[in-house]
Amino acid sequence: MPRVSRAETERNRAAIEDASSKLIRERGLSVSVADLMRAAGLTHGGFYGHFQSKDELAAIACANAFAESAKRWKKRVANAEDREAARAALVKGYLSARNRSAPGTGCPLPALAVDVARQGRDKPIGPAFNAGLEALIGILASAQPSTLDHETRRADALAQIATMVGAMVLARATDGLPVSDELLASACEHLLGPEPRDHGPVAPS
Amino acid sequence: MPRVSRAETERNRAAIEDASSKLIRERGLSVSVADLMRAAGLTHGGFYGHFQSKDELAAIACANAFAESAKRWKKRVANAEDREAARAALVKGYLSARNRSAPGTGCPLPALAVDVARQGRDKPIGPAFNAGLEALIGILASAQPSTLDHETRRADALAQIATMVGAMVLARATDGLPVSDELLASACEHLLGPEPRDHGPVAPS
DNA sequence: TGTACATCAGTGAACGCGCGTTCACTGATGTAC
DNA sequence: TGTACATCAGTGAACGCGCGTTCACTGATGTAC
Repeated sequence: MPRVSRAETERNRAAIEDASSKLIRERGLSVSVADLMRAAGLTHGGFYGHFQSKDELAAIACANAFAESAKRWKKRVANAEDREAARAALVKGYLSARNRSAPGTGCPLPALAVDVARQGRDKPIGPAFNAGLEALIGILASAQPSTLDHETRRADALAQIATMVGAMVLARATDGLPVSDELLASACEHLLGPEPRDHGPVAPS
Repeated sequence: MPRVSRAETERNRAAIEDASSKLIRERGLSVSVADLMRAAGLTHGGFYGHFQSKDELAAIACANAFAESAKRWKKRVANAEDREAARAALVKGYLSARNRSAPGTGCPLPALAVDVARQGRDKPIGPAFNAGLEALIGILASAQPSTLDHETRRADALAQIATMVGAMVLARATDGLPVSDELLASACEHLLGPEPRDHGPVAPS
């Protein structure tokens, strides 16, 4: 039933990007072009009308996923009363059971870091990942105490993001076991200090 | 030139396991049977004389990698003057540039956690990964201050291991960029407190 | 506004290739005498 | 100890399948008059 209107074409491209952003985080860079196109409601042959290669799409999907996360992080910071509350909101939202079970809509760092590390240095996803990481570091740094200087805020944000990513990566690998919840809880406590533990659901990060 | 002696057969099996333990950490669970056999100096057809399936070998290779790491961790703890020195040795050895650039001989946690999370729950690598993680947690917990009770030592070890794994995963994804070194340094400082930074090489963990 | 036609987004078959796994075959090893 | 032969570890071709990518084809869309 081709051909299709310009508006429809644009919608199709967006559908491919959205499906890819989700599926690549869920299953890694090895998801097939056919699966991505199917998830967008299309057949595999039309892929190369929209993108030069699977690698190009992977980079775009990665950038989109980071943009989504950065937007969510910024909103949390903006909604918080002060920097301490902002940092707590970021950490709690991140280290939640809901986020653990939804890698497709969550942070690209635990989802894609290992895949990116294994990719050739020439692949376009590398720069997209680095840029996305720096953006998130910047947001988390902006939620560090204003009494600290710029370098210390960045250094602290780096250590905190490492803890968050490591806890999520390990919690996902052990999902369903007691240690999975322990990892999220210990990391949270370590980052925010001992607190009245509330076990209610928190929005994903 | 088959057949081969019993001793040779045993050596061949060990070679397959060793090559797999290394290559799976480097390239993930998607390395091909043919590549693993080639790395062991054999052809792909003989694989099923040693293992029931690729999944079975993956679990064995994972267990071997953890055993290797646990042995190294235990040795470091044993060689240290006290618990504080033991913990410092574990953290510094782990968060080294040398370890970053050698995933094939390093800790299976940053190398395999994401692959394990994406595997089906029925695959045999899951239990192997969980057992290995618990062993490393136990060793790191044994290097926490003796003034703390058992649960606190475990909880602290969990948060610390999350930081170490997250820093390594992100440092590997950004290898070659300044932020990669920053991640290792910040995580190290965060775990051990500010210190006279020595930039000399440290053995991998 | 209505008609004629060039454009081109999407389809699905096909390309060469590599995957995990199977299997007939080989010939040195290990065993029985 | 020496000989005859059954065993079986490793080989390499083959299985069906899915991969990324290409391309001839289709027919509604968008355009020119």
